[in-house]
Formats: sequence, C-alpha cells, structure tokens
Amino acid sequence: MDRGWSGLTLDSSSLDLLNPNRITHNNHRRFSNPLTMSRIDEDDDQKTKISTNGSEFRFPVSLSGIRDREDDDFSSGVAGDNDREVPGEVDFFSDKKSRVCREDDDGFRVKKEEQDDRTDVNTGLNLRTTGNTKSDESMIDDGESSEMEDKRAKNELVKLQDELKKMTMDNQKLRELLTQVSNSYTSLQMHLVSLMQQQQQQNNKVIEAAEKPEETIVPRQFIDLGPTRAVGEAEDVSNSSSEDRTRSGGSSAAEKRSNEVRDGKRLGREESPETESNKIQKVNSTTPTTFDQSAEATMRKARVSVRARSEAPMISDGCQWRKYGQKMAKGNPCPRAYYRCTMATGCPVRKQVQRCAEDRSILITTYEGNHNHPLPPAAVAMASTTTAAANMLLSGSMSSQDGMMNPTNLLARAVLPCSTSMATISASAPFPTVTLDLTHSPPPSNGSNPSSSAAATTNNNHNSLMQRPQQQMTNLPPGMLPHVIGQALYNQSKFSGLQFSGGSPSTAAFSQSHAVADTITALTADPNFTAALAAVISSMINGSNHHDGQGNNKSQ
DNA sequence: CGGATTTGACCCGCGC
DNA sequence: GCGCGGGTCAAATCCG
Repeated sequence: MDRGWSGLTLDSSSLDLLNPNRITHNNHRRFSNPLTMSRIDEDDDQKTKISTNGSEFRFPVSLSGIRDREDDDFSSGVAGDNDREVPGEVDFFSDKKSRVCREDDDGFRVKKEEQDDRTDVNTGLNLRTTGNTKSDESMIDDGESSEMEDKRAKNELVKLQDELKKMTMDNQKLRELLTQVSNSYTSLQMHLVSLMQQQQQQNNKVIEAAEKPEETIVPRQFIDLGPTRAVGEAEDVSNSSSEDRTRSGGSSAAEKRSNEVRDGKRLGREESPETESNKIQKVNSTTPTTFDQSAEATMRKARVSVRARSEAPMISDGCQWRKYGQKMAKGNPCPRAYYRCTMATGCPVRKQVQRCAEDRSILITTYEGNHNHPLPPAAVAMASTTTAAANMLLSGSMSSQDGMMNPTNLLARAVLPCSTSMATISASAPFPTVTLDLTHSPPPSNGSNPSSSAAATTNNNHNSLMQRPQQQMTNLPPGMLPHVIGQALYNQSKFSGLQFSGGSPSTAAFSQSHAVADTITALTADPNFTAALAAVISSMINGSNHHDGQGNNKSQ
C-alpha cells in the first residue's frame, strides 16, 4: 500500500526544505493540491495556517519527525520510514496540538535560518512548494489527483476517528469521575443519616433515661418522632392500616375503627365525651401500650398540609413516591393525586397532591403518617416538618386550659409572635391538619411581606381537607420561614414524644419546652438563619420546578 | 419485562 | 336505607 501521503512523506517534504533539490525529484506531487496552495498563498498568517491546516500539509507531523531525528536523519535527508506514522501523530493537527506544532516550527526555524536567509521557514515552504506545484502541474493526471483525494479523505477519516476515540476516552474519564463523586456523595449522605440516627437515639435514650429510668427504651426510627412502642408488641397498627388491608375480609379501615372503638372503650372508662385531643391527653396517663395504639392511629390521621407555589406536579421533598390513585375532588376542577412513600416497604406515609382551585399555581401537598425508614438529608426537612406537625397536633389540640401548659402553644408564641399568618392548624376530627403556607415569598431584606395571593387563614383552598373550621394558632412574622416552623415543630415534637412515652407531663418536660421555645426564639431572631432556611425551601420548590419529573421523586 | 401510572370499581363514613 | 364524597385497590396500560 502506498503510504506516501503519510508522515513519512511529510518527513520527506520537510526534509526537502533543507534539501530543496529533493522536492522536485521525489515529492513534487505531494504539494500539488492547488486549493491548498492557494489558501496558503492568500493567508496572511501563513505560519499559523500551516499549523492549523496541517491536515493538508501535515507539516507538524513532519516537523516532529524531524525533531526526533534531527541528529541522525537530518543530514541524510532520508525521509525515513513509513512506520513512523503513528495514529496519534495525526492529533497534532488538532487545535490542542497546534501550539506544539508552532513550537516545532520555532525550533525548526532556528535550524533553517542557519541555512537560509528566509526568516520564516513556513513561508519558504509555501513559496517553494507552490513553485514546485506550478512547475510540475502538468505531470499530475486526474487519476493520481483523485487518488490523493481519497487518501486525504482517509486521513481525515482517521483523524476524526482518533478524535472520536479521544473524546470517548475523555467521556469515559468524566463518567468515572462523576461516578466517583456520586459515590462519595452517597456515602457521605448515608454517613450523615447514620450519624443523625445515632444522635437521635442517644438523645432519646438520655432523655428517657432521665425521665423514666425503669422504662424499656425502644430504638426509634429515624425521623419517626411518633410514640415508641413497647418491645414485643405484636400488632403494628400503623402498617395494618394500610399494608395489611384486604378488600374482602376485615379491611384496615375496619381495623382502624376497631382500634378506635377499643381505645374509646378504654378511654371511655375515664371520661365520656372525647375529642381526638382529649384522647391523646388521656392516653398519657395510661400504659404505654395503650397510648401507642391510639396515638399511632391518631398519628395515622394527623395531617400536614403544605401550600407552595410550584408549576411542577409535585414539590420535591426528597422522598420517593408512587401514585396509587387519583380522584376528582368536589369543588376543585383539579384532580387530587394520591401517593405513598416507596422508599421502604411498608412505609405508612402517604400524601395527597392537589392544585389550589383558586390559584392553580399553588400546589397543596398533604402529608400523612411517619416514615419508618431513614431518609436522605434532602427529605429530612419536609419529613421532620410533617412528622413534627403531626405531633404538634396531637399535643396541641387540647383544651384551652391545658393548652396554656402545652409546649405547642408556648412554641407558637415563641416562634410565631406576629400577625401575618403562614401556618394554621385544624384540630378538628377526624383529620387534624396543620397547614404550612409557603406561598409567601421570602422577604427581600427587612422582612416586608411581598404579595401573597393565598392567605393561609382561608380554609377555602384546602377542599375537603381543610374545610373544617381551623383554629389559628400560629402566626408568622413577615419573612418567617416555614422551615423554621418545621425545625421548631421538630424540636417540639421531641418533647411531645417524650411526653407521651414518659407518661404525664412533668415539670422537667415543661421546663424543656421553655428551653425549646427560647432556642427557637433566638434562632428565628437571626436574619441570617432565616435567610439560609429560605434558600433551602426555595431550592426545594424551585428544584421541583426545574426538575419536573426528575430527582428524588420518581413520581414527579 | 418490570416498575410506574392510569382509571374504573369498590369500600366506608357521614348526612339526610 | 340511600346517596354522596373521600380513600383505596387492582387490572389494564404505559414506559424505559
């Protein structure tokens, strides 16, 4: 195979620069492309042109060859071996390598200047090759021309293939890098979760040990701030309400009812008319097991509604959800979608997503239940908010007299001292619901409240979930962030859970509530803190907007 | 092909 | 008892 139009040939031509006589003898045809010649002749910056258009002249390759062999082959003028054409050398024509070519030019130029008066060897090359081309033009027949065209095409193909190969390798490297980063992130995430779990468990152990040293300590699930269950308790009320449900036999609803009846009987011995909140309160004085059953059922019902502006089908809360139903709700043209958490089998958490009838840019997400599995950090904020809010409902919806002693109200007073409402609580049975209104934009700087098209105090937007009269317990100052509520509720719910598991409220627990309230007050007074939290919430919501259907929410 | 979504049917609570 | 509405199931369908 004739590999004349190769590195070897170019070496020859380059060497011919040093020995011009050789050009006419051996290589006159190799620079016979009129197009190439004319381009170079017309180019002002010929040196650069040669380097970048090396595919035509392959000058850099030859230069590299010259450099490699300048000690031995230079004098001989022997073009050398075709074997020196390495595919990689073709890459010298890429932009990346053009600098190298020019460096070679410079190095070569020094040598050339010693022999020639020309200051630029490239120019010399052009002139010389042009001249040769013109003088030998008649010697080129069409067949050879087309052959060279083919060779050129082949060379370009090789070049492109090499570039493709290189890009593929780069792509693979980047992919590996991405995988590494992703793995690191995942491991860090899991590490963080485990650490938080450990810390949570340690806190619970310490507190419970202080409260009731003789009581058996049951490890809690992460984020599951619900009441603990006594060891050995067979029945899982939470799961039975959803997962063990069958269509034929006693459905979970019936089981729930039976639980409620059971609790009602149990509680009924102490007092006749009961509200849901009273039930909880009474439960505090009963055995832990009794509490667990009723409170678990109540927790199953307690709901947290989050109102947020989002064009996405769902807000990104970090969990994985699977849609299991959709219904047209009365009074709202927008359908209501039902999702259940799929991050762990048997997780009882469900949520409903529905657009606000009055303002369809507002997405109403209603959470129900507690996660029974570790959550990624991205999901902690929302999960802690909902779980804590559920606990808040349980502990907060009691009589006014008790409410004065209740940490929830203390919390509310501490966290929500101003009048602009962003969070409301509906303590009515059967679905006590706390609503967090995220439709309020974060304050620009000094806490002025921007336009808010949906006031949280209006119940009309909540359809059936919020149709019941709501007791406004919490007000946020302008700019107060929902996440503050979440965190505050989270902290408060620790107390609530403790209160439940530990029995009747104690003085220590009461003082703890003050401490929590004070802490929250201090936190929320810090504009930096609220600003940072605002960014978190905004990113959650915006993230769901931008990653419509992506991210952690498979169902989105 | 397996998982997710859709959608009609069913169950249940509640009010009349 | 009946109808209505909310919630759930599960077969059918879609989709990657």
